[in-house]
Amino acid sequence: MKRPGIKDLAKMLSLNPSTVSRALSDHPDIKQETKERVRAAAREFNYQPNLHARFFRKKTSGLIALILPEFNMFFVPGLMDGINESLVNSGFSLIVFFSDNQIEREKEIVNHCLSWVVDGVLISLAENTNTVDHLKSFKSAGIPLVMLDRVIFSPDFSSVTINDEHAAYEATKYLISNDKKNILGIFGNSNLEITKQRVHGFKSCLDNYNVPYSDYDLIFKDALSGNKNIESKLRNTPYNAIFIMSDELLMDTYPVLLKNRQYPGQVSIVSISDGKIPYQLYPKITHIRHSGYEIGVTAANTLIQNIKNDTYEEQNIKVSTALVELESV
Amino acid sequence: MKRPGIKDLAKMLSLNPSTVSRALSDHPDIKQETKERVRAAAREFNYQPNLHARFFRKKTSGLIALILPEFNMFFVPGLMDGINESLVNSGFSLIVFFSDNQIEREKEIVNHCLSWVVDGVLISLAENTNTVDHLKSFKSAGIPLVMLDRVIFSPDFSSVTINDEHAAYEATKYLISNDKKNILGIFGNSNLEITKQRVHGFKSCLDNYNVPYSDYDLIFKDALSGNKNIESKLRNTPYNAIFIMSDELLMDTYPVLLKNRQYPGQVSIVSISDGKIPYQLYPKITHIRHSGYEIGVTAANTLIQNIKNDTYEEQNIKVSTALVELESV
DNA sequence: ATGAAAGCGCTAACAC
DNA sequence: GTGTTAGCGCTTTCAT
Repeated sequence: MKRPGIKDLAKMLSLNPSTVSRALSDHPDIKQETKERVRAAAREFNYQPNLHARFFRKKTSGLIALILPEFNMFFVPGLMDGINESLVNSGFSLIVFFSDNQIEREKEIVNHCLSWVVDGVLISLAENTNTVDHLKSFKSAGIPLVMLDRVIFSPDFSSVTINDEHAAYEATKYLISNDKKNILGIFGNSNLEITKQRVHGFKSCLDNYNVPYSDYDLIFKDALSGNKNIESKLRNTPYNAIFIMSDELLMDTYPVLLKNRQYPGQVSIVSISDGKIPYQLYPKITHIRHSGYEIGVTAANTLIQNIKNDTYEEQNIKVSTALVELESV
Repeated sequence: MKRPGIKDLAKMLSLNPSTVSRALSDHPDIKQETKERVRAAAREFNYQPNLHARFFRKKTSGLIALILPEFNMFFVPGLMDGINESLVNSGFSLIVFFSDNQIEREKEIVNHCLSWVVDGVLISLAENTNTVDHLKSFKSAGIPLVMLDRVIFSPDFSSVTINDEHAAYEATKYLISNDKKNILGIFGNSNLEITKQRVHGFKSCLDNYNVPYSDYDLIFKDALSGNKNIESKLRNTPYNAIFIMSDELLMDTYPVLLKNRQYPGQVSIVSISDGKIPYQLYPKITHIRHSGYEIGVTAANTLIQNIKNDTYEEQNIKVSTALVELESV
């Protein structure tokens, strides 16, 4: 049998479609007995509302778009978990797009989201996105948007990130307080805001504690260079401690250290991490914990709030981080 | 200004809405000049079709549902990448649900998908799902479904997996061919079909080569036991080789081995892996490569085919795997 | 407490 | 080559 609509139920029960609709949405006007008859029939024929049609009337889609630049296995899972956690009880569904780190693709996706009439947008920006102009169409359509993780600060949109500079500062401080003065820093793509912030935190900590360093102590990994920089510098530069900016880089660096027999023992490591990988290596890695999960929950909650109160303030939220010190032997 | 609809464009151009609609979809009846006028106006006012309304007529939503049990960081990213790759040029959008490994949640999601009138479903089953009965509603609604990774073989639905038994067999064979006869096997939740298949491949290889083993050589990790079994058995059982069923378990086992100073040297390892982690450990891990990406692409392509030809055959597709031998020092 | 009827934005017969 | 019209499934005003 073809799937039943409200009309079908109405016919079966000799009721008007509008009555059935009201009964199903528990409208106070409808008497209990009718509600129960309707609900029974709905259950019997496994009636499922057609959400497109419903939206069509209500001018709201129940869709939240999540736009991601790529699939970072160390970060995205926690993030999506958190977003899901927040959305699942709010009745929204999640529609996911990947920009492949291309702003051009990002622009297409923006239009796609408008076509889907999404109720809100969560976005982590592409690497080569250096403006939020293409997001303004959301603003003019009255669609709330929250940036997360990879963001550009802008008065027009809210954001949820960690305090990158502070996290890097604290991580570096940990090394210094353990009397390590010969510190290498390993960073990702130097064009990203997130990298700049973390570099800044790293440097300003070294400055503050009068620990000398040269630019040669900073290693940047981008898509082109791969791990070559890391391998060669780790072999040829003297150091007794390493600051590692992310889980991904930690996983890249760790085997190099083992291979060079520099870890454990000769070298102290501190990283900024989502808090899984540091426990899966041996010895465990002391790290500044930042939770993708928490960013996800916070961003989604903020977004939902913005959707519900149609007037809202832009805000830049920093999710807290903390030093997790693990016995490094 | 409120976002323009087809009617608005029509009014501006003194055309009929249907003409505008046809012009935008490049209908052959419409003359070139009109098409260009319409397209110019559409661009000028950034007209974006309302997909809900369009669906409403066309009886097709352009949505593919992806239902995942959880977020396995070693597998899901590749999988989603592959799915996205396949969907991106086909005009479908991806709507994602998490069952949290609960069949009850899975049932709710099934209804949710019906409400969204999705055009097709990709699903990896929850741990405690032991029947596909709740998926039959897709079948009766004429919605194609493809199971992937965590599946139950059923004449009613297609599936895309690797040949788990074969992969485990080949991995084990590698150890035996390197003269390792004292092999431990590390496996996940023993109730999962995937685990059973891999156990079976493991055992039947040992049997075939007359390598003795007892059930005590098989270690199972489930949510409750955590890594305790692994740690204690690795300390207390004699062995010179380990078969590891998955990336997740590899990451769990690796630090234990390092801590016990059993690796490298004393122990050979082989794992079944998506092919990233084995390169991020030192020494690198020889493994049977199975690609989540490829499973994603294959499953999504199969699904799209099924959507397009409304008549189709159920099929159980096995994505190929291969031994990747890495210098283990 | 229920029914009648209109309309959301779009497309596809069917005119002309 | 373009216009007219009806209708997808649902909600909501207005009437009864």
